[in-house]
Amino acid sequence: MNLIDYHDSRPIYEQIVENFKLQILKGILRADEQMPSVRSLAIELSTNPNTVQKAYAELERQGYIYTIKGRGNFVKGNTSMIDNKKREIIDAIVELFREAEDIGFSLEEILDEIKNEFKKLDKSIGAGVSLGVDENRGGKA
Amino acid sequence: MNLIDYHDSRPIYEQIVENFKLQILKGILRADEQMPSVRSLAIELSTNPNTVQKAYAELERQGYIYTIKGRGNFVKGNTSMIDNKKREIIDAIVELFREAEDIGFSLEEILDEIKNEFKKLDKSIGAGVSLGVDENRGGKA
DNA sequence: CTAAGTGTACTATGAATGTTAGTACAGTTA
DNA sequence: TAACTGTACTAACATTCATAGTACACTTAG
Repeated sequence: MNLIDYHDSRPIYEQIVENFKLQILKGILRADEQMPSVRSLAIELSTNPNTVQKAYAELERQGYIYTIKGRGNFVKGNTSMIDNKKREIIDAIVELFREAEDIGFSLEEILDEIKNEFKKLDKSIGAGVSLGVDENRGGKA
Repeated sequence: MNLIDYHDSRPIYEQIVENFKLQILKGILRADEQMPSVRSLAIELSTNPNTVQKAYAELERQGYIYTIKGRGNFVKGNTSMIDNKKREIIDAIVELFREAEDIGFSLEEILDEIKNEFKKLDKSIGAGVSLGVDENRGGKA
């Protein structure tokens, strides 16, 4: 499962939460699928049932899973979660753009750098990516 | 000075470090300018000299300030720091793009959203922003 | 019904971290 | 010399994370 990384300084329960969130968001875990029981997962991760319980409580609080007492924890549908996650990502990116501006990192520079990274990494991101607020502008400004 | 926020859960020393890093990167604090003494800053922030000392030690470790015993702490030049920070920001943005892809957030969608944010916020970011890996593509999309 | 599995709620303990407090010492400078 | 600087300790306290153990309620397969 590889749910946790002991070289990671973050608390175990937090890593469990994040990993399940990702799996749910990616659709690897589907709606109404049963989560591992707190006890079995604790054994698998060589950790404590209380730690897993803490993670599950947090996942439930955030709306990613639901609980049926005596039966187990189950995955919720992920549609609204995905929208929230998209918003988080957009906000984070915009915040980074602003941070860059703050230290005198011009937008042109940023975009050039990102373009370079894409060229290095790609295939997956593929072609024709444009953040053009306006391609054909002599305009607005 | 507003260096720390007691509603922030992060350690005080960490907030001090981050705030001075920003001030140095932004050029608000200039090279060879003297930092507040550990004792005076501790009083100003209603905290302990040891906490400030811990922050200053970290800032020195990261190359943002230098120390002259008996005289004080002073700001280092920020040119190489800025380059490092730029790299950090680019890496963070690219990572977010990948994270978005992971949950099926298409590049087009992301860029549209960011465009919208820019339109809302702007003035400063202004015009003609293009991340076009390829402008003139009739292709793919 | 019983047994074995689920979640949940406690208490107690230990380790690590962040913070405060106090003391002491060394270097610099007016 | 006096008043600043940084630095290095030790001690104590609170909080957080994790472990351990126990107990109880619910569900389901037998």
